[in-house]
Amino acid sequence: MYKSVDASTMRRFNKQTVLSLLYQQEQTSRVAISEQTGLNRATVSSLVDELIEEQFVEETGLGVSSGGRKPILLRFNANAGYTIGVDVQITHITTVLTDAMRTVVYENQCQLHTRTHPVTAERLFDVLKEEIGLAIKACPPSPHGLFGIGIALPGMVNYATGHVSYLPNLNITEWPIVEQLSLIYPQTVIIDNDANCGAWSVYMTERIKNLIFINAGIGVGAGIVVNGRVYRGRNGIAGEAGHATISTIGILCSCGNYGCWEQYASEQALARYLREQGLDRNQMDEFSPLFVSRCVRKAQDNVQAYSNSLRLLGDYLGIGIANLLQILNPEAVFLSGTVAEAESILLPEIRRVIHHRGISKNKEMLIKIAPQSTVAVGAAGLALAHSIDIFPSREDNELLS
Amino acid sequence: MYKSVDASTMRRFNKQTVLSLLYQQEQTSRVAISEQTGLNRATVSSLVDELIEEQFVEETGLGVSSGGRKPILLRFNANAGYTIGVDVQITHITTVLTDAMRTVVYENQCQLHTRTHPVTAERLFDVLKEEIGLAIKACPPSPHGLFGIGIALPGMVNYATGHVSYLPNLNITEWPIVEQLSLIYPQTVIIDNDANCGAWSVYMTERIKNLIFINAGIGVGAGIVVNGRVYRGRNGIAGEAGHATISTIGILCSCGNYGCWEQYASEQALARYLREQGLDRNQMDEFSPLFVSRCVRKAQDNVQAYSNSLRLLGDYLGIGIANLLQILNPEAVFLSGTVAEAESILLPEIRRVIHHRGISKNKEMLIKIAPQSTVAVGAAGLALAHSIDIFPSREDNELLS
DNA sequence: CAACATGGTTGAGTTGTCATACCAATTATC
DNA sequence: GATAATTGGTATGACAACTCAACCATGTTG
Repeated sequence: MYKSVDASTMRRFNKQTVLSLLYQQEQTSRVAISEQTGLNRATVSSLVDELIEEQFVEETGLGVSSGGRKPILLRFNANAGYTIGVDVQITHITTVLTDAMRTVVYENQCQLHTRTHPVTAERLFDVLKEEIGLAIKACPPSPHGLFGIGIALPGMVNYATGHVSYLPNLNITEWPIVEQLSLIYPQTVIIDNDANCGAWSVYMTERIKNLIFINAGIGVGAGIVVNGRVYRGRNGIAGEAGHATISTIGILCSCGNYGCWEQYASEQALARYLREQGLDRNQMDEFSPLFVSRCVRKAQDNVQAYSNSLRLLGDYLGIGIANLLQILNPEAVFLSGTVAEAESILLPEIRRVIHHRGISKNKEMLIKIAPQSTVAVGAAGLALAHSIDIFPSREDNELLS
Repeated sequence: MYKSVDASTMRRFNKQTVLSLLYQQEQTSRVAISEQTGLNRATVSSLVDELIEEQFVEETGLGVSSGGRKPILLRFNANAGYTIGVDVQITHITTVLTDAMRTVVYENQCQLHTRTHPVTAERLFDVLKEEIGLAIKACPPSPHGLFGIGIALPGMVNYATGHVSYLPNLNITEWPIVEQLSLIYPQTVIIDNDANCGAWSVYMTERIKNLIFINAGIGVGAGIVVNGRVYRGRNGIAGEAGHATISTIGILCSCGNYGCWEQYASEQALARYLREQGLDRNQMDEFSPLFVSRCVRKAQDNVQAYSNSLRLLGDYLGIGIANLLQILNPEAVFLSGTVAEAESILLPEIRRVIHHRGISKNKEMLIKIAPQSTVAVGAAGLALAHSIDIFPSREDNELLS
């Protein structure tokens, strides 16, 4: 609980400061690092030498000078090592392999649920092994090899314990998945909720310290970054905003309650709106992964039922997002998941609702779309951040003022 | 942005570790501190000597031994200095003076809004000066004197900038109150939302790192503590959960929207429920500060309209709290404000609703009542924490692993 | 009263940063 | 083209703060 600081802690801390600065900047020099960190030039030299020795950093030539010796340019070594990220969705699995700078160097999709192989924990485990195996094969040689494996799961999982509590649409409960995978892979293995992975992914690239990532597909979940770290709450189930009530006398939800946001802002809700607009099930293939994009196409073709339904979806997304804004007043909100494919119709609606329902500064909240690969890359990023400390969350730590 | 650590930073850090440990424990010895912090005994001795020199710590005699020299007991010096906390409510102001251990040594209440003096920013400012002046007079002599002044305000205020944005029921907008007060008082002056002060107060005593404090009176607001610090969001307006929608087609709120939680879980809501139960305004003095406690009295006397209304209030409180739980999954929730006076009726209802609506572990969430003085003490505590670092929020800082 | 146990202090040793002087390399100036 | 000025990077000693180990100080136990 109480931690002491000695000389070696001090050095580790400073070394990570230098490393994380190098991670964020394309090219820098020793003197530039010294100026930005406040560390003495001698100290920076010594730390950089160590980092070069460890192959986390490379010298890449000389920079320009304005009357003096040219600086030796330094760069974080993207090839230092690799990380695997897996995004488990209900119908399929996306696996990525990223280098240390989080550039995707390999990507693969596979079906999870097929007629011959319905989903069970065993089936999921087998597919994971298979997919991770493929990614490992695709991993280029590097000084640090594979840093770790991060898995994003759609449901309630506990990052801290590595236990899956409940994956609603996959019918999996109480499963110590990290424990099992760790028997196979010696590297760091971590799991997290898919929205948390997405939120972390966005944080890594955007460096927005307080943000919300909304993953809206079959279900609706939120990932929350507070002060530059994923907020998971006591049991790792923070962000289950899909099961917050937006209508006290609303529709029955799979969770047993009435009026959950998820019942108004998910793919299922979209299908219901379409039915309410007079379409019957056969017309709309609501179980296809392409459901939403087909709806968008139809709306663009001016089929009223579709555009009406999508706008309604946008309204309800906006109401739920506005609620999150009132509670969390973040710096930005990112929307992802299959539903995000309808951004052209949803975003204006969401922005309108937020401008109307939001209080004060929340009216002008930044709402953006995040690409589909965000979650998988975020899963990899969580494993990466677990291995090397390049995402400091200590900027406003008063103790280091 | 990037901070370096040198020997003096290291020492400051360790000194604060020692001080915060002393702050939390009644009595300790140098060796015990050494064991708990991992710091060498020599280092602890040196740090403690400095703290004694600065009069933050006292030696208070000898402890018991089990076969050896008796330890010299150390104690945080409660008399090191004092802090003023002010809780501004719509009808009145509570001012407290606390010692360095947050024990209240002086308390005063005064009317804010009177027939001869309606509330304006000037009026509030005058009353604040008056009340703070009285508290300063009550401040006993001490080595550090007055650490600072903290003011809790009912509305949207920005802790970071010291600006009041909007106090809805006091009709005050855009007011640089800290700036003005700092012209008068040389000490630290800080402001914050009342629920934030309450949340901080609870954190200080309970040391629950992730909690929600709900202040339900005329309005409803939440204070959020994440990772041992108050979470305020981008503009300092996080926690405005009273303006989250719980009913999309609900009642019109003062904020202009429909279905805000505040319209179902505040004193005003209680008054409405009573009216809906057939009571007319004259019977229920809804503008008295004693409104809620009188309602409780009547409910205890088995007047059905009152017990029904209070139960309804409890249900809606429960719905809104459940929403916060799904989103934040905290470790505990504390309820305060005038409405909390009906705890005997509300708490069972709230717990029932949460058990019903909460997902997974949220069902068993700890819900407690916090006393009315919490907010004022928290305001003082914020100013205290601003002056001396005894509430470290760095326990799981990976950098110091 | 000796043996042992525990709390606290002292002084040497270690680690790591800082300041300063210095070398290296390049541009500007005479 | 030689020299001065400028900027980047390195080596060395001073300094600060922590650790370690030995040593007092003061107990309790047999």
